[in-house]
Amino acid sequence: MSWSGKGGYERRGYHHGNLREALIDAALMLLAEKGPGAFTISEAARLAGVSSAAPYRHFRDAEALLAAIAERGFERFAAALTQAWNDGRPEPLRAFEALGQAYLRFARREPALYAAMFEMHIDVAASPGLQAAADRAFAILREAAERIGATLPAAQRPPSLMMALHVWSLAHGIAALFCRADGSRRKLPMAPEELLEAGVLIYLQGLGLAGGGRTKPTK
Amino acid sequence: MSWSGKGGYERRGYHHGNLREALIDAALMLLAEKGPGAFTISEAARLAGVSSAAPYRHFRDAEALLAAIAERGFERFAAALTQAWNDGRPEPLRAFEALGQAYLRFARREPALYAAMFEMHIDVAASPGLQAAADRAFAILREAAERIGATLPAAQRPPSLMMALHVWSLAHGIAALFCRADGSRRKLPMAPEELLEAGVLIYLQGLGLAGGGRTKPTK
DNA sequence: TGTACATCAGTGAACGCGCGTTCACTGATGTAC
DNA sequence: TGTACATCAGTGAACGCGCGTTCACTGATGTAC
Repeated sequence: MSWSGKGGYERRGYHHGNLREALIDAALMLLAEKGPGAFTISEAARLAGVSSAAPYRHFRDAEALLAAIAERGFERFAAALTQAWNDGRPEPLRAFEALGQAYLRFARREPALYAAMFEMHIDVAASPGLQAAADRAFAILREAAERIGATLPAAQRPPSLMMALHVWSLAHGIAALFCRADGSRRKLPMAPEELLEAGVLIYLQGLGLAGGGRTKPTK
Repeated sequence: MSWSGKGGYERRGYHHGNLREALIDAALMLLAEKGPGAFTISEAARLAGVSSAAPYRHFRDAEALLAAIAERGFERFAAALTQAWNDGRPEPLRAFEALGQAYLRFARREPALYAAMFEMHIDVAASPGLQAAADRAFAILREAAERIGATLPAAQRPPSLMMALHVWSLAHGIAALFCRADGSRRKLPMAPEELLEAGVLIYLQGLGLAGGGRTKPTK
């Protein structure tokens, strides 16, 4: 990939070739380096090396670009979660822990995508593609919770939806409070991953699912 | 209180009388009704019925106004948490539950303040007053966790800081995902309060603290 | 109590800026024959 | 294979707008004597 002041995209003449993707990448770079609020369609166009009118060939308006970014985010998010869960192998409880870790790792490694997905106040329901992508990501969590819950006797089996929502909320809370890219991140005397791991372990224990240690994270 | 197009503040002549507070209120109204991104110092001045230059007599710049809003938010937040915890009365576990509920209730009842505190990406550390107010709020959670943990035998007593962080994260995650004021709120097939209550109960159970029911919320 | 004066807290006009978006346009590409 | 033409994907100039902030100013307030 050669750098020519166009956001890493080699532009071949008058036509850009892949402006849609280039704009998404440029906007992500903005979000990552300057934070939300720095996102403008003009600046994204500038980074991509095109005129400020060019984006309108690919996106109806600024919000549509933002929605496309969030959609890509949820797709990658779903991929990361799927890989971590690995269909419950080698062992459901361990895979569930890995799923939680993957959630947080995604938030930490892709703060710009994560911000677009959760902090830009996009109306998810307004974009069918975005809604579907978000649903697919959550479905993985839900399915994992289902499988974990199924190891308990039916009488004390918790609703899988509730389990999934609890883990999602805990992970998101930690991500939002302690994994921000900018100055608004709260200080934490431990790794966010450890905090999440310990929390999930305690939670699973509360459900009657034997975890690793008692209250301490395993590592 | 008489309404005269000035945000509910009766203006007595040339001098406003209480412009600082009026600007904070006006900005909160903006956040509540139009969401973050609608916050501008100009619009806040307009709502308060003064010229756009007037705010600079009270705030260095737009960020300083935002920080003042967040600070007020943390003060009220701390007050709400203190009242709910009620120094552990009548019974620590029940008071702890009430504390969690108060957290969420605050996020729901004061979405504008909550947004200023947690979603406007203010650099908390940059404002000593804000930092202190935020610390006071968290200290309440921490103290409650300490008291709760102390009911366990020393051997299995969890770090109170960790407990506090877990509950904070869970509550914040639920608030951020399911209690937003605008269209970016996720749908939930139950009340956020119930979700939090169930989560905290399960968590406490995982720590070996006997809660109410097993996996269901008590109410 | 009255008055001079310093200070406070507003005004309103102005500035430069960058934004989102539209418009007529034009260069490049692909396709029918 | 060559050519005419429709379509696509850019340009660049322009628009109206509202923002944050500064400035010299002025009306109101409080205080010293």
